[in-house]
Amino acid sequence: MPETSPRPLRADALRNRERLLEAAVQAFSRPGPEVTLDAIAREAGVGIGTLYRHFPTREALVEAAYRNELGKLCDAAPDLLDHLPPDRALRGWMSRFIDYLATKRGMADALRLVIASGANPYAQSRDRLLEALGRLLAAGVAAGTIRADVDAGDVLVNLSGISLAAGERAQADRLLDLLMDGLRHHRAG
Amino acid sequence: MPETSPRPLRADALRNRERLLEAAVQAFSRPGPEVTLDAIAREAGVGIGTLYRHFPTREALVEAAYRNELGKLCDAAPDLLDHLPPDRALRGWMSRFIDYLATKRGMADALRLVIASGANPYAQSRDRLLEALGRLLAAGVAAGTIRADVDAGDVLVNLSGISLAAGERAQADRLLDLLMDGLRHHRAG
DNA sequence: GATGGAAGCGGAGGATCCTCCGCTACGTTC
DNA sequence: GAACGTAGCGGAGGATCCTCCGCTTCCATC
Repeated sequence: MPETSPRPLRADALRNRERLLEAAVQAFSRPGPEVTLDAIAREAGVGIGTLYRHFPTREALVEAAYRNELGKLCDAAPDLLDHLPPDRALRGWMSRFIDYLATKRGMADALRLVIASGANPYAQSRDRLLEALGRLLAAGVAAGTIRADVDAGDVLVNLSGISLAAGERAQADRLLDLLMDGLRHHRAG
Repeated sequence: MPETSPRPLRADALRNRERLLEAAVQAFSRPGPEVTLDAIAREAGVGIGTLYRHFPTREALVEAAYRNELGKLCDAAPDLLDHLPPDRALRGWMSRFIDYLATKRGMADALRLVIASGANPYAQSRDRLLEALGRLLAAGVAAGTIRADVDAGDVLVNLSGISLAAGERAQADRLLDLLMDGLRHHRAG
């Protein structure tokens, strides 16, 4: 229940939150190597303490900053299913997901924690990802191409593992192919 | 060529290196949550600068500290092959590898970098891991149970990804099973 | 529109990481 | 065994992370 709101945020707090998010999105999209949280707070015109109150960890900030874009990625799943056979839709979506993580520097590390912990109250993106992936898998199962005994959460974790560990894009692709083979409905040869 | 030695280390430098390694092994095996490099240097009785000179990154220190144990793991591969069919030997070895990473707190993170970069001069453990894994895969290929078109490096990266991303041991096991299915020689059903 | 209490703010400060450079002492050469 | 060039040492210090707590500002209530 991440959405319990015992009290609506005070007006100034809400304003600061918005400013922080705006600054974070900007800072994260800049090509520069790393962003210090102090810099984001400064840019947003608030104290560092305020940043940490709203976003207790770097991951929380990253998750919130990318929630929109990540949502778009999830929305793409039904579209893919409309135009492709389920297994190819699944493969395509996973590829996009990896692409997405690769472009966002520092995102993968943050997302590891987001994805890993179901208990994380800041992980509402996780639910959306799970839903999108679950839909793709279910379509494959219905079509008889994908095994029925695989958990979407496991696949999601596997994806984040690939994005974390893979060095170059080509390697990630090979690992995705391997994963797809494992997911396929087949009998031993 | 990680083993080029333009000059044999000076006596005092060698002594310091040994002390650092000893302190690091001890510190890493203590149950405590995290170890500061400063503490290791202090315990070894050398300056922090000396630590960083010998081991420029935390990963380098971790890798060196665990090189022995990791070696034993690699040595176990031939034994497994003697007693089990190749695919089960492979599965067993991968399981042990994950176990090993799980017990060593902070090891997985360090090993990610060690495994990821083939160019890392401190990654001589990587070569041993590759050799052990390659042998297991080759045996499976020879027995006709494992596909011939999979690179050992890719599998190694996949393993480190699993250990990085998987939350609980049971999940890691499920992901290993999935990986095994991908590795098996089979025809689509 | 005054007021009290709590929500929220901000930044000083402790902890850690890592670099840099003046000093020390090793070992080589004669 | 003296002396000298340099490999190696140490730790101060700058950068970042994150916490903690005294001060400020909002807003519910009257």
